[in-house]
Formats: sequence, structure tokens, C-alpha cells
Amino acid sequence: MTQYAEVIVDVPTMQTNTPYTYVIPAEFQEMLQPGMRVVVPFGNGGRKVQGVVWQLIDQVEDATVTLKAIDTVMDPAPVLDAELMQLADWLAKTTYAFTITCLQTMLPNALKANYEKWVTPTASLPEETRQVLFGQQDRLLWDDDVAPAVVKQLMRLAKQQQVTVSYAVQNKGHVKTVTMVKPALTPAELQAARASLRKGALKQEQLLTYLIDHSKPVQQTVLEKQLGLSASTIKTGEANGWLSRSQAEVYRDPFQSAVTTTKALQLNPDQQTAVDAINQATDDQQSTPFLLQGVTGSGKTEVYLQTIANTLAQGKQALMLVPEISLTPQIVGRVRGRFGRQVAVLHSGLSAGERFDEWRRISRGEARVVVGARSAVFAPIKNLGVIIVDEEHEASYKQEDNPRYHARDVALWRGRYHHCPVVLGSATPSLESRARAQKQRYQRLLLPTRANQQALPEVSVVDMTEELKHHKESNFSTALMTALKDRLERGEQSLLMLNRRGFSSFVMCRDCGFVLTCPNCDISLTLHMDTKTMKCHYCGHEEPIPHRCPNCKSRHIRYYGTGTQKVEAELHELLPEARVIRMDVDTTRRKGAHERLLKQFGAHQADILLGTQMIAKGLDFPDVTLVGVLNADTALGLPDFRASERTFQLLTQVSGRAGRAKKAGEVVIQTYNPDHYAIQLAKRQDYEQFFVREMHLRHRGNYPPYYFAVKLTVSDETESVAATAIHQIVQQLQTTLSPNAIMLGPTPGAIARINKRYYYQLVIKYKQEPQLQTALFKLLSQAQRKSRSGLQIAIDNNPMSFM
DNA sequence: AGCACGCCGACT
DNA sequence: GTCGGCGTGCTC
Repeated sequence: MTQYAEVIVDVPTMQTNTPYTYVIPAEFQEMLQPGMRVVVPFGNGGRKVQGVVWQLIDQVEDATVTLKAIDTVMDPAPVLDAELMQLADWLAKTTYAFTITCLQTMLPNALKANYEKWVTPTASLPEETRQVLFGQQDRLLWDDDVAPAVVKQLMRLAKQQQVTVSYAVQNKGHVKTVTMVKPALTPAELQAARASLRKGALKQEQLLTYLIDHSKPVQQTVLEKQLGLSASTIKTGEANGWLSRSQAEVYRDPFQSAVTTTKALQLNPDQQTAVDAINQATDDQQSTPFLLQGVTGSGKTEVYLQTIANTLAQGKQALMLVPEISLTPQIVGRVRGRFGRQVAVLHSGLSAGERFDEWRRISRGEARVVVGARSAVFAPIKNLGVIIVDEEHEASYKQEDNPRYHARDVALWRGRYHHCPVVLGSATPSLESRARAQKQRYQRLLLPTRANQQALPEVSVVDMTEELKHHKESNFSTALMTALKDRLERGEQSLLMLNRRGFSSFVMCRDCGFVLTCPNCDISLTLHMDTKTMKCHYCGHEEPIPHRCPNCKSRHIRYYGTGTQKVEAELHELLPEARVIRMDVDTTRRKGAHERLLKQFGAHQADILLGTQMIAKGLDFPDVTLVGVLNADTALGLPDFRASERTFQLLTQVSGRAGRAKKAGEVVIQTYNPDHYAIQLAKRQDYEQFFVREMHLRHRGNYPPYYFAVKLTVSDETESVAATAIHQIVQQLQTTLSPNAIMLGPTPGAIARINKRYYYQLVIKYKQEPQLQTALFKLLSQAQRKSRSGLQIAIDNNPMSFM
């Protein structure tokens, strides 16, 4: 019989990042299982914390410690199965996060603990004090709202045992229930009851008539509405023994709007080949990763849907990840249209309760297809048959705080666990994935043509330096203006994309397009207004801000950046008759605003949709025949090794928005670097050439995917503390790292000070460093001790950017 | 994290 | 002389 449980407690620190052993009280011995949440005493103050049962054991190794017992068990069944527990362990190790943090990431927020601290008076507390502190209440909630003076007093009283402090761990995961009503008597008996009613008891007569005719349980509120009864009539019915009431569990239904069902579409030969290969893997339980590389509009979604259909036919479940930004009603509608109520959708717009309900539907196997953004990769699916990662190159799959996981990596892990295929789909795969396909680690599936036979849009590149010579400064070139006017006349729609403005500025010459770059790194320098210098974030190089362009001696050198508002204003001036919808963080902040704007545009209530990258992904508007990119360079100017890749991907993706239906599309890209390979190859929509080119550069610069990378960031309120700490880290690591490892930095963070904290960072590039993981964990433990003074350290394994 | 224990300054 | 400030160490 198992007597002990190892529990991971909800105390996210390095020192407590290990299982603690507890005695299992007799009443829980039979039912307790790993993956259940428990409440355990922790520490000597009678504090209670939540924990997750990690393992059951028969014997304890170290008999010297006296063990405490589990307080309560919070779940009747495990909330995390063996797979997810194992996954949490792997995640913790690979992302340098605490195990408890990983476990919590996998659970819906509703299952996170709610801690409360209560104070109760004891007999020795003088009556006056009791009156002042407690009034009519017999206990007092001790939270952050308690005044400091009262806190002091309470602490003193606790020491004198005039009050006692108790801790409560609350379960937030509330199951919504409704009251059901059903007859408790036979129809004959009910008829007898109806016959003996006093005259004029109309409501009761109605109720009895209903009960005679309907033997099935019905929701009380539905019954009330249907018959126009009040709750008291039903209560009377219950009191008379006619009916019985019970509680039934229901799911909160966020948006079960009607969907039009769709049938499987006819596949073209390439799509068919892809579907066959993936289905074969599902059927043979092969955990092959596939890279589904298909040009924009090539019908990747249909491939996904048909492999999901096959998975369901095999009696298995499917998981489909999409970037949060493209988790639109459009895509959700397509999946729901095919698989109906079997689909669960996990997105950020759900309330905690709704999310909890979707999670339970999945866990119970009632939802067999799961669609969701990043965190949906942890959906509690027991029997996976296929995992799809759409737009696998999207940076939003990487979580930016702990645990810093990449959903694509988690998907691959789960694929291996379930022996099921993982499909990574993209028109512009990440270099990492494309390179793995090259090395036969992934099987590559190609969709080289558009599903509607439509040609890829014609792309033209406009050199903005030339434009500026001809007329005054404008965000719009003549070519783009002409194209826009043309669409207006024809009643067709246009998309205008303004590249995200880098959060650190760079300096560029308006005359010749020259961007100041670092002499050592081939990377543009970043403007630091605080120190009035140009800095390189890779090697720390620093130089003064130029007033003349070093290349053409022009004085038109300035920092770069255009806001959507400014562009909108100019658009109104140039094309007063055009109806414009602006989409950026300002106009989409409110919940649902994003969908509303897209809907408006889809309904042709505007001619031009102006926005940031959020308009680049996955939108499908048949009347859009023109796509304009106002400033293709912004991302290129960022001092990051992925700058070219991001630019290429973005331009290709946004170009794909044009000409999706019958009409041909046109794309105009405005740039100050018309000859840059990322722009030229995006113009030709030549991913393969870009891949070759970029891989060559990555190879030369020792960047991923040729090298692994890990980024360390330290921060402190005092700059010198952070600086000293990072230098100590460098010294310490240098003793463990091999000579092949390359250190970049330490350098100040891209934003040297955020929230009054100073940031310093260090990037390590390496091929093989068996000691590194241990060294980094050691570093974390050491840092924990110093964290009292405010020093923080973060480790980002395989960072998306070095900035 | 949060609590207890333990060592130094301004008060009854 | 004590009360109470916050600097370490531990939590099955």
C-alpha cells in the first residue's frame, strides 16, 4: 500500500523546486493519484499551499525528517495525466523554469489556487479589542487591504495567542450547474393529483399537465419560460411530491453561433499526396514530423481538415495550433463547419470559466478536435492522432515569460509521445524547420500552386529614395497612389500594411537609404537617446550619432518610423473619398474590436484596410486585389539575426492576401533598400532561394540553425549591480564552456531601463556544451540567494531574437 | 513566497 | 533595559 506522496508545492523558487514527501491520510489512501491537486501544510507557520501529487511511494529514503500529512485532496480525479506530468518535467529542464510553473501553465487558470488568510479571536482576546477588530464578524480576512497599523497589531496579538491565524486554499474551478426537473410519479398518479386540485389552481394544473406528457428531465428555467410559471409553483410541485429536482452540470457556451456545415473539397494532386502521407503516418502511428510547405492560397487548411477527418475516423483526437492573431472567426468557422460540436476552441477571449469548460470537454474526450493558440498545445488530449502547427514560423508560438517554451517544440514532443504525425505548415517556414527538412529530419510536402489556379500576384518594388527626389516627403509613392485610385474606381478593395515600428529606433539616410551598421557585426546600430550614441547590441560597439550621412554626406539622416495615424491622415488628404478602416493596437484594444473591423471590411463597408502586421496573416477577402506595403524596411533595420527572415516572411505573407478569388492581385512594396535580397526575393516569391541565401549568411555568422543559442538577462534597480552580476556570470561560465562556444556581450538590454530596472544581457552561441545546462541551473540557484536584494535573472533557451 | 529566528537602534 | 526594524535560512 502506498503511504507517501511526493508533492510539487506551489512555491515558485529554486530551493523548493523539488518534490516534498507527505504522509497520505487513511481516507485518501485508496483514491489519491499522481496529477491530483492537494492542499498541504508547508513551513512552520501553519501555512497551507496547493501542490500537485508527483508520485506515490511506499518508502521514504531519509527517515530523519518527520513528515507532515496531506490536508485535503482538491480533485476527485487527476487534472494532469502521466503524459503532461512528464512533459512538465521536460519543459522545466529545457526552459530553466520551475516545475510548478510548468504544471500551472498546463492547467486552466480556474484551477490555480486562491490563497486566503483568516484571523479568528481566541478566548483571551479582550472584549473591547475584539469589538474594534471584528465587530459582528467572527473572523477577519487578512489580505493586502488591511491597514499597516492593523497588520502590526494582528502580528502582536498572534504572538500572544489572542488571535489565531488560519490559511485557506480555495478552488476556483467552479462547475456551472442548472436545476433539472422531472416527474416523480407515474402519469396515472399525476392525473389523479390533477383531478384533486382545487378549482382555479391554473398554474398547478398546467404544471401537472406538462409532467403527465413529459417524462424526461427538463431544465427548470426552460420549463418556467415555456409555461409562464414561477419558481414557487415548481417548489410547490416538489413539496407535493409530483416532481423531483436535481442539479446537472452544464458547460458555459461562449459562442455557439450557427455554423454552415461544409463538405470536404476536391483536392488537387499535391494536396492529395500530402493528405495521403500524413494519413499514412496517423494510421501507422508514426511520429514523423512533416513540413507542409505551400504557397499562400495553396489550400493548406483543406489538407489539415482532411487529415483531421481521418484522425477522427481512426477514433483519435486532433490538435490544431494557429497563431493567436489568425484565430479569427473565419478559421474557427471552417473547422466548426466540418466537425461541428466536436470542436473545442481555446483562445484568449474566453473567460476563465469558459476556458475551464472547454478544457473539461477536451479532458473527457467530448471535444475531439482542439483549435487554439500557443497554450492550447497543452490541451489534455488522451489519444492524439495528428498535431497541426499552422504558420509554424510565427514568433508568437514562443512564450515570452516563464516557462519560455516554443509551442512547436512542445507539439513535436507530444507527437513523439503519442506516436502521431506533427504537421508544420507554412508558406515561409522558419529556417530551423526548413533546415531540418533538408537533413531529412522532417518529411517535406510541397504545395507549389494556388488551389484556385490563380497566379501569384504581381509584385513591384518601389524605390522610395527615388520617389523622394521627385516630390515632397510622402508615405505614398506615385505607383501606389495610382494603384489605389484604380481600385477605388473599380470598387475593389486594398490592404495597406505599415510595418511594425521597431521598439528601438535606427538611423537611416532619406537620400540614399544608408543605415548605420556595426563594423564588427554586419548589423544596424541602435539609437540610444539616453546616452546619445549609436550602439550595437551584439558586441557592444558604440559611436556618436551622425549628423551627416557617412555615405552620401546628406543632412537628411534621421530616425525612422511612421505611425498608422499619420498615414491615415495623409490618406484622407490624398484620397478624400476613400473609406478607410485603421487597425492597430489602438483601435483593436477593446475585446471583439478586431473581429468587428474585419467584418466591416469583409462586408465592403470600406475600401482600404490600413494596419500593422495583424492584417498580414490568414485573412481571406475575395475583393482585395491590391496590397501595399508602406515601409518594408522597418524590420530590416532591427539589429537582429532574424531581421531578414522576418521581413521576407512578412512581405510574402502579406502579398499572399491579394487576388485570393477570381480577380488577379497586385502588390506594391515601398522600400529604401530595393536591392536587399529579402525584398528582391519576396518580390519573386522565391522562398527556396531565400532559404539558400539566408542559410549561407547564418552559416557565416555562426547563427541558428547552425548554432544553438541561449540568452541570459539580469536586471536590477541599480545599474552597477546588474552590470557586476552579468560580468560575474560571464567569468563563471567561461570556466565551464568549451572554447568553441561564442559569447556575445555582455551588453545593455535593447531597452536599457524598463520600469526603473536596468537590464544587461548575454547571448551564448554553441554547438555542443554538455555542461551548460547544469551550469545554468547552478547559476539560477545562486541568483536566488541574491534575489532578496532585487537582482533578477532570466534564461531564454533558443530565443527568438538576440535583442 | 512567507514565515521564524536572530541581531542592532530609539523608545517606555 | 525592551520593542521592533529587516537581514538569512528553511520549508516534507
